Amino acid sequence: MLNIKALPQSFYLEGDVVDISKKLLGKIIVTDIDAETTISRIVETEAYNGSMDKACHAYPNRKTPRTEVMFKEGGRSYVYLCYGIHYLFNIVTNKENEPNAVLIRAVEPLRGLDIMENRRKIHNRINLTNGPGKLAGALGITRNLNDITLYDSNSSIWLGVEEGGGQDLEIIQTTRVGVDYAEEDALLCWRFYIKDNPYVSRK
DNA sequence: CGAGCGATTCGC
DNA sequence: CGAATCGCTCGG
Repeated sequence: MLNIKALPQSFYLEGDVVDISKKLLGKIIVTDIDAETTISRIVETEAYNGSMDKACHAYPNRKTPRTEVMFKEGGRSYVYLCYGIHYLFNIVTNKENEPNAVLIRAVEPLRGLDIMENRRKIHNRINLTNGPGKLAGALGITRNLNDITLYDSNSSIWLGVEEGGGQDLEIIQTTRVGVDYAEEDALLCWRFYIKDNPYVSRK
């Protein structure tokens, strides 16, 4: 059995959102929803910074009912509905009133594969979680999971590290996906993924 | 109060 | 390449 230790809230507060996006690669997501547990490993992330990044929903420090959770202290979830169809899962970072978040774009399934397949109605392991909308579906993430504390292993969704899980990941840094509307900020290389990992989106 | 628009995915 | 599909945002 995997031995997973919750990341402390301090993990989400130290450094800027771009650094934290990189450090989130290889970390573990546990969901416990409808009495079903899934465990997966983050393989692709993107950083969003509401103070200066036109791609961020909270730009320029725009506080609305939807973005409000991004203004809270780091270590909480930000889940929103995209295109009226898919939920996207983000991790809020940094201090209160610094509206930053990391979009989780792809994970590698580790446990609960059967549950993920049932939720997604497919039996293709690669296509189960290799996109932000896909992984939300597989892990059981909906708007109900907005504003959840991710540093508490009693939460229905939380993040951890695998004990003895070696790091030394080869990381690729590139431009973000689907943010052409952000003008010059679309050029920022704020997308990170684990090199050669088969579960990364848009191979 | 309503028009317009997505940090996407899937199927044709 | 276009449809699906609806909450959110902003303008009037």
